Amino acid sequence: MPDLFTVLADPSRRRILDTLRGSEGLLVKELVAALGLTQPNVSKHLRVLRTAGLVAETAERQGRRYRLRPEALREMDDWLRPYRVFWTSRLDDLGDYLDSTRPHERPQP
Amino acid sequence: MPDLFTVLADPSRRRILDTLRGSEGLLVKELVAALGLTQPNVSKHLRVLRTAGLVAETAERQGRRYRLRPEALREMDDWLRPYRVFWTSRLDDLGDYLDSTRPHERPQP
DNA sequence: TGGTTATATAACCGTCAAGGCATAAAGAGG
DNA sequence: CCTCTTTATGCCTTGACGGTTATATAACCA
Repeated sequence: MPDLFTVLADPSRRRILDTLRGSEGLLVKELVAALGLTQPNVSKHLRVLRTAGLVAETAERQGRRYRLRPEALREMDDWLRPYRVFWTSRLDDLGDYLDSTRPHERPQP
Repeated sequence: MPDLFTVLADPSRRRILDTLRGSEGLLVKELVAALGLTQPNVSKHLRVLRTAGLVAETAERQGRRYRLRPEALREMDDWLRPYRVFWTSRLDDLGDYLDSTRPHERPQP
């Protein structure tokens, strides 16, 4: 149960997620080929990602297919949301209207 | 020059940023009191945060005031953006679309 | 059965960071 | 100059993590 930010601190794991995004899932061997990492290394990272809920695994004839579970990233986005308003325009703040816990003052009209 | 995700992997550092947000800057002693951490610990974390550009320091009579530099978080938001569309509503996607089309330098008044 | 492919796991190692303690540095005031 | 306050830094220990190598497990095929 490592926390999400720790899991995403590793660049190889972020590369795995980036590679998984935009596909309907990849076999471990495909990830190994795409990233140029060793197979045990990839398997270890996938285990961490699976424990964090960031990927899901489905058995298949020729191996195990891993697919992205992007909802698990919401926790990071939630943390980031109160900060995002600092650099986005008011129009972009539309995306933040859900957030009621923003501790800094709203800009005066 | 540690990467941003590694810097933010530490919960104490995220708490420091959360505390700094919503104020115009705090003295080290105020952060120590607010967070219940030891003073050397806070100073070390502040050094890491300053190196990453996440906080800025200004000398003052009674100490040094640290203020948040939220722009440094954009790199994390940029990484997160392609994932955000997976779970956000269409309204939020509008904000993302504008993010990707409008130049970021000068928000329109 | 034996062999091949795909994936996971175990064992080991080097590195690195976090936290605690003690102390140094810097500035203000008496 | 001395002292008090505030902050930074140095040293040390400990624990966690990433990467590699070797091996185990499982499925499939000849």
